[in-house]
Amino acid sequence: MKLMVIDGNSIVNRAFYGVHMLTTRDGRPTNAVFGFLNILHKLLEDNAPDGLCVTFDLKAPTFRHLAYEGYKATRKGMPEELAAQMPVLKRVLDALNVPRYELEGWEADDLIGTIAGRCRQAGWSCTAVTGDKDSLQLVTEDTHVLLVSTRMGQTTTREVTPDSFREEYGFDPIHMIDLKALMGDASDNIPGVKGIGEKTALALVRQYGSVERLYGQMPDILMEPGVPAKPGVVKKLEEGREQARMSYELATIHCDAPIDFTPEDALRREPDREALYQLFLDLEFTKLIEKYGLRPGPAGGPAAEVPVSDRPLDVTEVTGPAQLDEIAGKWESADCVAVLPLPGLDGVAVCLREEGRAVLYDIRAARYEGDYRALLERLFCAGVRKAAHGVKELCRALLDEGLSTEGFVFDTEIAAYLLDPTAGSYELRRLGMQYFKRDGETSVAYRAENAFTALSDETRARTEWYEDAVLITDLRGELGHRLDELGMTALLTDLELPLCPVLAGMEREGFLVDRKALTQFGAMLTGRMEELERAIYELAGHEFNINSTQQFGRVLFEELGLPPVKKTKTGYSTSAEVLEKLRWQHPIVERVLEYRQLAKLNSTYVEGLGKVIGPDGRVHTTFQNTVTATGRLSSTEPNLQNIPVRTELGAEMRRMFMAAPGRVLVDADYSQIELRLLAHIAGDEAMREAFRTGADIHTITASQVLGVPPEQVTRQQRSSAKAVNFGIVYGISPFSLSQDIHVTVAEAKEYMQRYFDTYAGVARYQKEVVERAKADGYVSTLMGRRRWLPELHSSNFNQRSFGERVALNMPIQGTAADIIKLAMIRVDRRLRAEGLAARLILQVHDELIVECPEEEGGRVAQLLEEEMEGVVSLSVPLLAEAKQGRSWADAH
DNA sequence: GAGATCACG
DNA sequence: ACGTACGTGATCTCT
Repeated sequence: MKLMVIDGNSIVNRAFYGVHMLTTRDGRPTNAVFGFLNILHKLLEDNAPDGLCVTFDLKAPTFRHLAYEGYKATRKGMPEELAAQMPVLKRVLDALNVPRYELEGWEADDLIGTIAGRCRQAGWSCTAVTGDKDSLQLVTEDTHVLLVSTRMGQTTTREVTPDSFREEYGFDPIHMIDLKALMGDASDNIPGVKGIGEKTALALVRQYGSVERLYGQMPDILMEPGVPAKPGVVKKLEEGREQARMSYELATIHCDAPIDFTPEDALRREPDREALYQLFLDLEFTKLIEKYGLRPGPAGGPAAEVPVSDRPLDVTEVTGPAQLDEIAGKWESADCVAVLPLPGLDGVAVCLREEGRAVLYDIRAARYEGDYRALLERLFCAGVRKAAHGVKELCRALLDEGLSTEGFVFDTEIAAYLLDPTAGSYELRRLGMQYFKRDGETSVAYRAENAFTALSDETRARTEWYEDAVLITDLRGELGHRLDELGMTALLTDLELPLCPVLAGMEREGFLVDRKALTQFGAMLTGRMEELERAIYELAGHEFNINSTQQFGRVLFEELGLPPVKKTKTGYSTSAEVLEKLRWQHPIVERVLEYRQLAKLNSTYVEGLGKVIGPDGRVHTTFQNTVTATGRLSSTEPNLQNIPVRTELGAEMRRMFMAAPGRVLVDADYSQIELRLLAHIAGDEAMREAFRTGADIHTITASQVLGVPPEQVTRQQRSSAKAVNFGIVYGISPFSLSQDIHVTVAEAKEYMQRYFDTYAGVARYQKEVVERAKADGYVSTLMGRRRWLPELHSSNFNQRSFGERVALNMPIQGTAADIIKLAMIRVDRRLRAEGLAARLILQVHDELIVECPEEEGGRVAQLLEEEMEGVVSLSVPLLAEAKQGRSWADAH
């Protein structure tokens, strides 16, 4: 039989520092509990012990320490965020039915040692799990130690046995105590012998085994081989005799703690699923609830305490036009109705609140005897104020059916996104959990009513459909209220919602792709790739998979012997940046660089794009409006926001994106929008003035920073200034700048200093924005879009620095996103108002593309520039430039 | 599924 | 002493 005993404090500490900050909606930290459970899960999976228990330290100094006068309480207290999670973790362990042991005055190590001893007596083997090396002295044939370390959120374990210990240290595990007695342990307040470090201590223990023997043979030890012949060692040892004795005592784990324990007590038991479910619900561990199958249900025990919407539901099946006027009247007079369509608009659940009660209308094409389309028209019109979950998707369906997209006043998905744009997922059921602790299971009341009849799949699906519609109704209230409190309602109603039909229209329009030219381009690429492939194999001396960075790394750095420039987690880096530095060392390098470029173009763009061209010859991207942390859109399947342009060959791709016959593309982009916004937001008069002159901003920057006349600025100087201008927006460090413009860190630092001297307003703003973010807990854009920044209070330097850079960047990037979104709404509105056939078809962050009949081209270009430039009035001019052409390459 | 790489703003 | 620019998505390899 095997017992696993976990050092609770040690593991929870690793979990806390290894898992990024995680909190519940109301701000309670949960990352340590979450991380602990993940580690626990992995341990149980990998080791399958028969018994399991956890030990904890209590905070008070232990008697081991108190027994000695020299002890000072220098041990750092745990951070508040972790301390707050300890009682929660203990409750979770209790719910898991895992026994835990803690005893005033005894360290977790002592308890582990005691437990291990009892196991030995009972004939059990024991594995102690910890992150501290202190416990290694416990290692014997029946007691192993599993050392846990967490790197980048990944947990790795290493089992220490007597053999592996001896191999590593060169002495028996029990002499770990002697080692510590000599070298000490700062983290554990063990002084050790002054002047004896790790090296000397190791050599001494290897030679003499124990401190006792060592002192027994003093002062002759220098005669022995293998001991560092430092003359001071003997002297230090003699002076430190008392320290060594005391440290030995401190380092010794006491295996006689008075606890009531036998291994049978720790035999694994079933968790209390109900208690665990309640805890996980409160901690918002949705994933874990799913993973452990804790949803209350027929098998999951009573769910009476799970709050659900009021029941029973008042459902009206709309089966014919008889009461249509009356029903539509109710929709029109309602403040807002929630709509939840079935795929293809084959049905819609409509929900509204009447005197606090949820009233539902079940509309389905298959059951409706009458003009179904006329019914939909009564619902989808400007006169009915509607809430939905995912208005943009719904607009797509409505446009496909030729129905109106007017009348949407709320979107629960977008609202949740605006409240926390980094949440990652806004699935309806998840929001129910998060905001109401409502888990989306068919209601208790409904199940109670049907207690003696099994629910058919159809009934269950229908009930859930209704419940989701109710949930949208309720979320609209709750989320709407929260948006109001944060002053973000206008962002939803005047920006995101009106944008939905625009985006849906753009997706529907699509972008024409010249399939024939694409195929030819692909053939050219593959032809050239084959040539390169042959040359590469020739140069390597054998064939290998060029796409495998691992295989190529071996060829380059092991077989051909080139010097590795950079490492990755898994081996050598072979990124373009690295290859660029090695370009002149071997002819294979530039061939692989070229091969990579072609392979990327071919697989991602030629083949990838080819797969998604529709029967109409056009690609229809999906714009996601609830994905980015800054408020930008994203584009998928295909991603039309990363079509090549920077290299000549790549830019060829843009020739494939065409206007239809008789039409042209008009492409307009903002000039330097982010830098202009920086000048405006930071209130930097020098930078504002630079933009007002209308000259090239990077040249002016170089001129001002370096103190040379603009006409004498070299290309090199302009290029550096450009890199700094970009870098500033991202919160760059001198190191990264030095990498980017290939100068020393000191020079980069000097450059940045001069930059901040020149643009003192920018420097002041950057300082202020971080300070404010720390105080407020968030940053925001000109239009009130927010991003929460818990990272700023992280105790981890890297996370905190990241938070600071985000604080610098998000207001700029996010405001640019707000502005172009507003421009899209206005452009779309005006194109329609002026009766033009022109339509927006693409947005690429600072660029809009319209397709229109040739004869509209001039007017559209003018209109685009006007609307884009006039969207907001800033202290610097906003400049947009439009150009037209047959293909995207020509129009850009 | 994670990591490396590379395409864009 | 640390680790090193913001925001995305697609493809490929490898475990």
